Amino acid sequence: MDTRRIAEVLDEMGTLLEARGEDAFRCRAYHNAAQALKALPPDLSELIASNQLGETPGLGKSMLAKVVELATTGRLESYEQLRQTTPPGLVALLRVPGLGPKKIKVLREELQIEGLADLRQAAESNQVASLKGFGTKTEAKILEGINFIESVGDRILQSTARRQIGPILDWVRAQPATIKAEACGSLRRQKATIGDLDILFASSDPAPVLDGFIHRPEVAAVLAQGPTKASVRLAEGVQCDLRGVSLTQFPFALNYFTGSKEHNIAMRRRAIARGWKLNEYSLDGPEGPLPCDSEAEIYERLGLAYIEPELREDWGEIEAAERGPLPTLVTRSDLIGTFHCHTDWSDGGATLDEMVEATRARGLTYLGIADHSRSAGYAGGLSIERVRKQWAAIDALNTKLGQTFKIFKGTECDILGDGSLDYPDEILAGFDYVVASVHSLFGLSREVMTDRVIAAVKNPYVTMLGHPTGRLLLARDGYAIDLEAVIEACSKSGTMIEINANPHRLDLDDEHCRRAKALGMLLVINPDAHSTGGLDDLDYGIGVARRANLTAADVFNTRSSSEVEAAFARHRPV
DNA sequence: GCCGTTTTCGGCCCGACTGTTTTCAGTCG
Repeated sequence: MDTRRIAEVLDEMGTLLEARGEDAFRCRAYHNAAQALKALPPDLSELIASNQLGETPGLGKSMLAKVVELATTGRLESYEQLRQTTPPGLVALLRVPGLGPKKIKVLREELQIEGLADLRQAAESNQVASLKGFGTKTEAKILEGINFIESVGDRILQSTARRQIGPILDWVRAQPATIKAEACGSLRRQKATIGDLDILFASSDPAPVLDGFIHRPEVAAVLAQGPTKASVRLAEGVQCDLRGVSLTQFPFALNYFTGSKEHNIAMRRRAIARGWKLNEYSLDGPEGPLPCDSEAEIYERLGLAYIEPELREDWGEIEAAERGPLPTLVTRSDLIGTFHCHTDWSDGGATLDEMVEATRARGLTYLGIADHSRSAGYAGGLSIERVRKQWAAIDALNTKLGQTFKIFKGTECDILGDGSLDYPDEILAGFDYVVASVHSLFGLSREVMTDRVIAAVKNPYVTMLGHPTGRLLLARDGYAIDLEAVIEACSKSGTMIEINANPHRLDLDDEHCRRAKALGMLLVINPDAHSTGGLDDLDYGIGVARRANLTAADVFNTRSSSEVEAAFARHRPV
């Protein structure tokens, strides 16, 4: 079993133990061990053989034995037992706001509640309010929480989060009492999906801002309200927290509320190791406070180089920052051009000219067109005849544009069921580049799907693999595929993998981008734009790349137009 | 369940807020 899956098993065990109300520190030990594993290579056999695995902090004697059992046999007796003896619905109860391990234990012991349906029934018949430690408000809150989970789910897309937080953040910033304000939490870390919205502001008088906030038109319900913090549920369902601190507290609070939780814990441990104390308000030594004007200073005080928000997951960034400055992460302004854009030749909404104009307006100097191939009937895929016509149109436009801008002729070519491509070689040879994507037969077995995609990326005309898992965030899981094997195959054949920047996809994900980088591969941030506005999705792709620790050198579309041309020429068969 | 040069037992990040209590436990981030 690979490392990632082992980490998932340990995480699940920790969660199952929590739902059962076991000792909280024991539960955390499982999560900590899972976290520690994420920094290790996908195949543990070498570490096991050389007896080095046990040196990993967080893996004690007992945990080590579990990891070895999983890695070598693919099974774990204690895991299977735990699953068998824990009601499957119990874990869902942890997602109900206001319910934690202790309350769940009471519900289970007193009312035999083992899932959301049981809980709803008990709450609706007022059995919950009479339990010790519960009351009518808790009961009402539980019902509201179940409704929330069952209606909208508990995460939203990053793009949805940005749209919702925008007007609120602008409003907070515009308040006279506000000195400055930032969005924190997983949004600042640019996670693909977001659980809730966090806004932090600095002020010497936070009360009027908090009061105005809870009366905003977007607010559907006030969940909590104190002198420094207010929590609301917005009309669209997501929770939004607003916290006010003083200007001197701001850097500490910004760091704390940006998280991740794991990163914070590691930071606090580091402070403790120096005999200091770190919290959301200050860093304190034995002789008093150690003031910091910025997050960078907090890291400096703790003997660390600055760590960008996107890296704060306790995936090894603290150890890296201990050794010295971290590489400069890629930014939007590093991108010089873009690939994988659609036009109205297939299912895009804009003309070729409009896409060129929009690309130039965004400061880019080349545009790769990649309309759908002929089998993609649903998306107006181009027949060979139409391909030739589009080439002529692009040639004409390129001539008109002269040296100032370059359009690359590409295609998003379907990978057919057997792994062959949707155009014959002589047509593929006419494109500057080829993005190969799966758009059909999602239900193939993992083995067949993996072979199919690997066959396609081995095709010498294929320049990039498009959205490698086909996932649609919060809507559809990716198809079954051995992504590790696909990445390795791409590495061998010199095929790039795209980071599809559409906020519904973000595919390849950050974790596998790290893997690709470790193999020395180039990634390419592709907006998969179907309109001029779709070009702005590049920002989401940048977020994935930054979370994956990618620098400009790791991203293909930071290369100049002439470097791109040379790279295409090198890649294609002679 | 992990960890250790003040500890092999007794800690484990910690502060705000809520609701249910009548001084605090539980949850959350």
